[in-house]
Formats: sequence, C-alpha cells, structure tokens
Amino acid sequence: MDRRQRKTREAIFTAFIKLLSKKDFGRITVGEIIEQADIGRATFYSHFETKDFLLKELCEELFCHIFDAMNNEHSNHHHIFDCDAPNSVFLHLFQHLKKNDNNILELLSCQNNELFLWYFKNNLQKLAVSQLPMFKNRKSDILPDSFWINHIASTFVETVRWWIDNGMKQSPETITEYFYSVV
Amino acid sequence: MDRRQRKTREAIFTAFIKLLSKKDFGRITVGEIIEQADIGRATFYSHFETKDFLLKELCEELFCHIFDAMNNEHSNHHHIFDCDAPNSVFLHLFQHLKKNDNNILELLSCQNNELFLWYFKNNLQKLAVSQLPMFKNRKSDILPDSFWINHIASTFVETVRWWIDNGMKQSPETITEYFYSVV
DNA sequence: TTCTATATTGAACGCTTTGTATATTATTAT
DNA sequence: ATAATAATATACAAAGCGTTCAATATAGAA
Repeated sequence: MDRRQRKTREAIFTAFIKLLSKKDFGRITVGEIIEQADIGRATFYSHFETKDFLLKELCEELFCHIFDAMNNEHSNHHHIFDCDAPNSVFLHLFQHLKKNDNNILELLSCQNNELFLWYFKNNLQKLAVSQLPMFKNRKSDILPDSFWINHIASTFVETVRWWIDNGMKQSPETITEYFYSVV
Repeated sequence: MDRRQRKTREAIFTAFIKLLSKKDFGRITVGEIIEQADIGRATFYSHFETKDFLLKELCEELFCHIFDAMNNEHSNHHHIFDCDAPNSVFLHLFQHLKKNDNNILELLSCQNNELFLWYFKNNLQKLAVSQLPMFKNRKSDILPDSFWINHIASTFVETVRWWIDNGMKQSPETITEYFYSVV
C-alpha cells in the first residue's frame, strides 16, 4: 500500500476517533472529519464510500487487532490459560481495556445513540432497586448495589433482545425462568 | 388540549413508530414523517422542535404509560405481588411485551445504530462459545446454549459500561471478580 | 349560530451537508 | 527520470433542515 494512502487512512481514523470521543456518531459530519484530519474532501471519499463505511472499517480493524492478539497470546502461553485460572481470558480483556490500547474506551463511553434503550434501562433500574433485597439474599457477596442494579436491568434488556431475535418462541413464563436462572 | 393538536400529535407518533420499525432512526427524515402522517411541514415543527425531541417524547410517553400501569396494578393487587411470587413483576413485564401493547417490540428489535457494540458483542460471543463448558459445569440447568452465549457477552459489555461510568476505580482483577460472581 | 382564538397549511427561503466531477499539483515506486 | 497514482482545491447538483408568512380551516365559548 502506498505510503500516502496509509498516512491518509491513519489520519482519518485518528480524527474520527477523536471526534467520536466528543460527540455522537450521527452528529459527526464529513466536513468535520476532513478538517480534523486535515485532508481534502475528495480524498476522504476516495478512501471511504460513506461515513458509515468508515465506522464499519474502524470497528473491523479494531476488534480484529484486539481479539487476534488475544488468540495469539493464547497459543503462545497455552499452559497459562489452560491450567492456571479459568477466568484469565476475561481478566485479560479487562486489562487491555484498562490500558486503553486503541482508544476503545472513548468509543464505548461516548453517548452513542440508543436513547430508547437508555430509557428502558433507566426505568428497569428503578424497578431493580425495589427488588434488590430479594436478589442479595440468594447469594451473599460484596458486590456494590449499583453494580447489582445495573446488572439486573442489563440482563433483562438483553434477555428481551435474545427473545425477540429468536422469534419469541418461548412463553413469558419460560423467559422469566431463563432470566431468573442467570440473575 | 385542542382536538386538532391531539390528532396531529397522534398521527406523528404513529407515523414515526411505523417508520422506526422499518429503518434506523438516523435515516428517517422529517419529510418522511410528515408524508406518512399526512400533515404539513410547519405543523410538525409547531409540535416538535426537532426529530430528536420527537424520539425523546415518544420514549417518555411510552415508558411512562407502561411503568405507571405496572405500579398501579401493584397498589391495586398489593397482596399478589407481595405474597405470591417474587418474580411476578418481571413476568408481568414479559407478558406486556408479548402482547406488544405499544409497538415496543418494533422499537427494540429495529437495528438502532450501535454498530460498535454489535461488533464487540459478536466477538465476545465467539469467545463465549469456547468458554461455555466452563460455565455450564457450575450450574446445571436447561438453558439454550445461544442464551448462555448471549448472556455472557452481554454481561461483559454491561460490566465494562458500569466500570467506565463509575470512573474505573476498580482494578481489572476486582472487575473480573464482579463479572464472574454474576455470571 | 356567531365570534374569536388558534391550529393547520403550502409555499418559499437560506443554510448545511452530502457525494461527485474535474483539472492541477505532488509524491511514490521503479 | 519517468510513468503511475494519490492528494488537492474548487465547483456542483441534490437533499434535508428549520424558519417565516399569509391564507385557510377548525375548535370551543358566548
């Protein structure tokens, strides 16, 4: 790949991530990206068909790097991950996130849309507060309340999503069972 | 409220929900809404400042109705929810969703943005597949594998979100503990 | 019914953003 | 040194946004 192409591509990605950390994807304009990246308008469009394709390629590149890196570490230090602790894979991911290798945190923390789910979760959290003692009795642990509340609400939302995606074949009772057996 | 206002407002909401069930929020134009609702352009803007405010008000109205209705049922049949089953609140929500009272399913199932989280979850699910036997050994139950996989991935994402929102004070090890104690 | 207030309408407007086209300049790889 | 190609500035049509305004239609009260 031409050095010029590489530099331009990198400049666009960098500018895009910087903008994503500040504002919602939908509110970022191509004009802002090319201004931040300091490139010409036509140049942008010779690299990416649209703004959406830019996001798509950014995601692919990012996750490809991270998860491939993890898999490689697996095969290299095979013994560690097989024998030592069964949870080290996730611990590893958390550690990568803490280091914030690829500005993933900016992408995760930015207020990316989903106003609807925000409302849904917010209301569910209020509900979860009143139900909290019930859950805490089942398992005795030292989790912060806010974590519990968030987890209950999130699991509910995700259960509903899974339900819908799988054609809602299960009865509400069955889904409730599912929900309770993981929460 | 003037009858004309009510009718117009209802027409806008109905048109908006119909469009939301077909396409992403960001791709819906005001022109499409007013065409679907069969109202004048100026009328739309006399009701809602922008498209975003329309979504906001729709969410508020929707969740207000649903959760208020649930709370009322609570106070009316107080005995049922206090004595009978501790999980009936959530069962109730699932039942409401199954009936699809307010077209909530369309709103939940539509591909509302979040391409980034989609990629994140997708990669985590692949990871979860390989870790699945580990989790299933701990609890013996009859949950579908796809549900388990989705739950593990979702809980991870939501744990990260909670972590970020609370300032990332915890160490990766602690967060991993949190994650495993709920999963 | 009549009257007054007000909601709706359609058209026009300036503005921003989008994606494309083109002619010119600069850089690369060989 | 040269041929290929990437980047540039500029201009452009098309689409969407949000506003304005005069004309019309309807609601609710007397």
